[in-house]
Amino acid sequence: MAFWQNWYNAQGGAGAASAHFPDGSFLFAPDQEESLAQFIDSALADSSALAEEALDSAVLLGNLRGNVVGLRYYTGVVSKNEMVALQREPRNAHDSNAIRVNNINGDQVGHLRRQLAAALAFILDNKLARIEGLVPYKVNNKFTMPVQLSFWAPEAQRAAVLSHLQQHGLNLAPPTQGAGVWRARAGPSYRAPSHQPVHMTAEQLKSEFDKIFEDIKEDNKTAEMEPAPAVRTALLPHQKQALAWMVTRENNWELPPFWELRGGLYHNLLTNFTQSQRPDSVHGGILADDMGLGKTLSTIALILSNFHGGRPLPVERSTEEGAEVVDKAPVSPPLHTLLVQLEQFEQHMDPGVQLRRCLYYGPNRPRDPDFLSQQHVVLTTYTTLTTEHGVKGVSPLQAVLWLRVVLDEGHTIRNPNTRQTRAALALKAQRRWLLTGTPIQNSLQDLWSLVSFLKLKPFTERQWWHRTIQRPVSLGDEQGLRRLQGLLRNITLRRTKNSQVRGRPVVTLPRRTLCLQHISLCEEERQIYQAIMDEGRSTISRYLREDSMMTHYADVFAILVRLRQLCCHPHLTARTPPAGATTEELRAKLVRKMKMVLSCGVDEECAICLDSLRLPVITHCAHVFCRLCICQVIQQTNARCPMCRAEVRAGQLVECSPGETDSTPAESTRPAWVSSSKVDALMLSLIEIRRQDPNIKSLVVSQFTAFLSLIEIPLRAEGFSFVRFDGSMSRSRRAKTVSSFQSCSPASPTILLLSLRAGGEGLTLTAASRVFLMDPAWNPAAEDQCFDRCHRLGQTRDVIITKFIVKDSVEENMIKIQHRKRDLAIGAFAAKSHSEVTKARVDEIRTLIDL
DNA sequence: ACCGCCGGGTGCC
DNA sequence: ACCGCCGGGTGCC
Repeated sequence: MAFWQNWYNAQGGAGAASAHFPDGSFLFAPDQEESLAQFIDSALADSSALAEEALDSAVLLGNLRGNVVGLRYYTGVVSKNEMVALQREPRNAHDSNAIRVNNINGDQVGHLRRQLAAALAFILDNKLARIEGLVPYKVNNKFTMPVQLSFWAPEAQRAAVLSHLQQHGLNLAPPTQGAGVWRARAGPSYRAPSHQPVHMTAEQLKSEFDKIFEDIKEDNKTAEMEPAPAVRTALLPHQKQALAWMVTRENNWELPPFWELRGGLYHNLLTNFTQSQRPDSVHGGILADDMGLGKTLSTIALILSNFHGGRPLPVERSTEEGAEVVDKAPVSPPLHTLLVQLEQFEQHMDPGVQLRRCLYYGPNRPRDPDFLSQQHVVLTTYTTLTTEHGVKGVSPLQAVLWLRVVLDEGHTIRNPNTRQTRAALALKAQRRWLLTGTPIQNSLQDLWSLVSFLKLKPFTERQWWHRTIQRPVSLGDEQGLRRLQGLLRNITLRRTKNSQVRGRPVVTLPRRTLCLQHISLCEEERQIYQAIMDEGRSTISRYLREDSMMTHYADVFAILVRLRQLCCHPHLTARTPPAGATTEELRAKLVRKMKMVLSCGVDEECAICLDSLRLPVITHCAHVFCRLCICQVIQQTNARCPMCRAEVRAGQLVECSPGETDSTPAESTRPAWVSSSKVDALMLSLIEIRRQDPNIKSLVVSQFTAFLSLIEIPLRAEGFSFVRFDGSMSRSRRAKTVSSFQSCSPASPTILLLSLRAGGEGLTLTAASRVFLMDPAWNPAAEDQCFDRCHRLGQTRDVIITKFIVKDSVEENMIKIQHRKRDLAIGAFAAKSHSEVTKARVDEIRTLIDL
């Protein structure tokens, strides 16, 4: 119960309403939906009014009694204490105010009485409040039934809601009173919000989340299972546990969590919904082991061990008499497994296994459904899945009923509003698995899409998740927390690096040491740096005075990137295109500048999702966002740029994919090679390492891919054997690079030049035991993930990480900000206003250049 | 009786 | 709906 105790403590400390919560961070800030709500005045379309994003800051205004009428015309049934949903019907031929009432299944129960609907339609249409229904008791009559309506709204809208109701002669019953009555009936939680939403740091949230799993003793998750002979790699004990758990879950025919059989009917304990049809069992779950514990291997073992009908895939071995089939299980199952972004399949498999598998991505993917249906395993990517989703004609992926779908890096479907998530949710499969080391990133909201993917009734609909779990938990309700625990214990398996198996740590990793190596720029470098710094500081202080930092963001951004580049190497600096005279030219100049800066391979964050840029695009006003994020904004009417509030249009977006447009600075006019203080420091270390032990391998990491290109020159000159891995490389090229680096052959390269963000969680580079981080990142988590590529299962040496930081520079200030971000308590559930986020950014920029 | 009262027809939005 | 509401029939005690 430590989870909710801390929860209460945390809220006692934070106290004030979310709007006043101090925040200097756009790093661990709440996730995409909340941020969107702050940036965009109009909420996303949502049938139940009041966008989901605003829900976390909503409070219970009060309750109202009403009636549902017209029951005899509809089939939807409702039992005692059951939740119902309200749905506006503006096109109803009889009454444009019509509000329909549905049960959990989405079946219509009836309508709200006309006079009541006349008062409430306005509130719903203008998203003044969210109105939730609960039918308090079973009625014997076929015509009407009572309904308790609860009004939830942000505090700021309370007055507007109450006065509107007053105009229609309606008064809300105070929440405590109403809530008490319903609680006494042991109904769903309608408990009054006696607590403000709870504030926790993202780190606290994650650690509390992990505590949910610590108490698991009674759960049958410690049984181990031997994998099928087709699995070549030996499994560690915790991986055998994962295998056993996954097989049990796949073959499980128990009722899903929160359902029970009552007098021949199936009853949902959270919503009190009852149905005669048996709800589908959950044949799958979330494997949420920490990065590096071998989720991929466990899953491959699952596929081969629970291949068909609870039996493993046979292995054919050639003996003296000929081929011998070890097991007579059916070789061709009627259904197949779809793997999204799961790699390393081959390396864990016995070569004698007869498994038909195909890769389904790239322009020449085998679209023939007949061919696909002959495969045992189909491997695809999120990009392909998303591309094919929703295009006219049926995508072969969407057409197939899969035996099993596995989403690797499953947290990528965290945002329910992206096409990628919708594409993943639309897959039809009997067994569904989601692999992720970070099931929760920022808030509980992150979990909904993941749970929804498992097709767990009634959580496939957002409002039931919100009403029964997310909101109670965020209000500090103990019952809500128990529900969350119950659910997670049922559908997820999570072990951290600190977990124990059979009394021993799940993994014992070699030591990992981080050392900051401070670099002093040489006289010449310092002069250049200081000149640019002085110029930049005066420009930025002018913007500060004019309060126009955000409209000149591209400029500011370019200055900062330039300074960071100067810390690395003077030749890295992108040159500014010539200034134009008219506003239009100036705008074009800014866009070009942004494009050029991004093309250096710099790692910037998107102001909407607050994560690293994915598929970056530049707006007309020269701000950069993920394509998917800004496209969502553009779908709004009167869409405005979240950074500067200028108008944004889809047609004016400029593509800029860092990988593709990577430009080694001025290839044609490249000056003669000169080193830099940082490069010197790197080379000294590398040469010393080679002298001490030529077998030691190193990762050389930078965010600037152009810097990696520069580093190639001295590496070559000193006779180092190296390879390079960055985002612009094709899938097959990456695979070749990794296997050549990981290989223990004497010809194998000893250095890997690595772009900080390239590759996913699964990128394993355990051959290296030294890491040189050439430049600090905004996001310390990005650095950690990068270090984990070599400091993970399979690493045999102690790992030493060297982080180069130029003294008295923007880099040192970045480190300060990193520390501040780590320490800062930010509201995991708190909403932040546009102005707060902007202010935080401005403050950060001031810190960076000592203003 | 320009009322009251009765009892039948009727019924979401 | 074992209601409310409507509108027609009806009319001292």
